[in-house]
Amino acid sequence: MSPKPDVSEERKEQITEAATKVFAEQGFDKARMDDIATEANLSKGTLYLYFKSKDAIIKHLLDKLFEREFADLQSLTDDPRPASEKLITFSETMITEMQTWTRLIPIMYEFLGRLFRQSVVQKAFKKYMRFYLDLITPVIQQGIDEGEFKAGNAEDVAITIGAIFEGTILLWVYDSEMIDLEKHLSSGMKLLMDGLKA
Amino acid sequence: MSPKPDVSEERKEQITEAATKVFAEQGFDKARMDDIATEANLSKGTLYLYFKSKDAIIKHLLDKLFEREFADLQSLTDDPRPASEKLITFSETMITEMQTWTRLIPIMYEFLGRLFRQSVVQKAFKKYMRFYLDLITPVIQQGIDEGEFKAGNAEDVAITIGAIFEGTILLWVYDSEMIDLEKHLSSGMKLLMDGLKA
DNA sequence: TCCTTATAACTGACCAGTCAGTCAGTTGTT
DNA sequence: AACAACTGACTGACTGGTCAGTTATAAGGA
Repeated sequence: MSPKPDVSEERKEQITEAATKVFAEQGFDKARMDDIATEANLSKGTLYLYFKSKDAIIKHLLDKLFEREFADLQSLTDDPRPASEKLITFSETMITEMQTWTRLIPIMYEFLGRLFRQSVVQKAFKKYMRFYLDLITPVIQQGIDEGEFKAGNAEDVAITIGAIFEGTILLWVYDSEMIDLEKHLSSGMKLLMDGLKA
Repeated sequence: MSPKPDVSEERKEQITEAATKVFAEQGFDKARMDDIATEANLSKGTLYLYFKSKDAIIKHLLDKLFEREFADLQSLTDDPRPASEKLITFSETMITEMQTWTRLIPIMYEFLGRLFRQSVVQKAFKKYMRFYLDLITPVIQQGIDEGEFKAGNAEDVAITIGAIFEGTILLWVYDSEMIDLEKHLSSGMKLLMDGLKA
């Protein structure tokens, strides 16, 4: 038995939370390890007990964000309803999910902008895209097969849907006065589905 | 009269070009002023004769990019054709224009990701969005008024078009194997216009 | 209950590398 | 001679990461 309880999970959580706050306020560049340490009520040295480097903290944050987005969508696969209804559910789920971590989205974009050169990040993104397309493409295909949607390439449609989501978020990140995230995601999705109908 | 011809425009151009190349290869952070100087066949000191700082070079680059995208689209305003044709022209112009500076798009995104916190950049982006919406919204409205498009909020539609463009580009930046920029921009635009038709 | 001890947890001064920006000096042209 | 153009060694500020030393706590013994 060790003379002290293992606090490493607790500390990692504590550091991650502090890092999120500091990164959100200062951006990745300006944020110093000392800032994160102060925010976490720890010393800089302690940070290095739990994370190998600054980049490791950033990567950990990314993983958590992706993981979170994956989780709520899996259910769609076995849903027996018509394609159009499933797409609406998908869209609503995404919008709701998004609202819960609004504050983190800008960080995510900064992160992607900063690290897209790194293959780790590119791989994570590709994996995310693959997951998304494998989820949505079959739904579109189902719609086409059942005569609900007009004929066409299902994956191209899925990509356009993805683009509408990513694009609306991007516009919103830069101009949140002009863009109402929920409203414009809905109206974009609706417009697209009108175009899909047979 | 000065004893030598003024070379400052030439130098600025030379430095901008070198900086573009270095930034594209290394990213903004890793790129050192010495790298840019070497690439431009100048010394670091000379860089500072023509640009106040590294940030000034980056800002100059951004200005050039925005300027370039603005230029080719102005003509649309006085175009007498039906809305749907104008939208197609718009889309084709954007795609063509994009192809000429493909190499710079990732820089642009890195730039936006990095600096969205800075009000100068946010203002530039808002100005760009305003320009874009003021160009496209009236075209949509025209289509609605002339009965070509179904009724709805013209600006919302314009925003969705913008989102499709920005989103497709974003996906392409991260996964250029999966996304064919020209093909997916076209198919997205087509899908949306089908949804628009009255 | 108190003391000893092992060791996990933690600290923060320090190191080493980096790099934007400066400036005293050089070059070349008129 | 005059002056614009240019150079590159140097400086100063910064910060990610290290590590020798300190503190706190549980376990075991008296």
